[in-house]
Amino acid sequence: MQGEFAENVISAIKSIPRGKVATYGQIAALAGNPRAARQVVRFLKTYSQKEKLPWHRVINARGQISLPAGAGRELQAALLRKEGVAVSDDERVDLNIYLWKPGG
DNA sequence: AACCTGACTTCGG
DNA sequence: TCCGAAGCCAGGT
Repeated sequence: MQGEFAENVISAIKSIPRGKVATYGQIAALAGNPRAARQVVRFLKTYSQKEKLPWHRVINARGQISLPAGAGRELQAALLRKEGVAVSDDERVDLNIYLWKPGG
């Protein structure tokens, strides 16, 4: 790991409660850098295995799974459904219902 | 150093 | 709501 931002990102992702989802930008903001959404992706790819992160709870700002089909898209949808999150056929989640609101 | 790339986001049309 | 363009940051060539 390297830097405070990295630690905050990992910490924030681990904090996402079961049955809820967070967006890349939201995690970045929580970690202290609202513009670093793309970096969150990097950390996910690097530490999801190593740190046992709930990577499947992170989706994009449109409420849709960003993982390309054939590269884990279906797996992510399955993992979310297993937690009780409603995922539509086109891999979309209703953020008004499932978006994680820290503190709230 | 320039250039490309990516599990992103926001803004206009 | 759905694109396309532009902005964004870090790592790899």
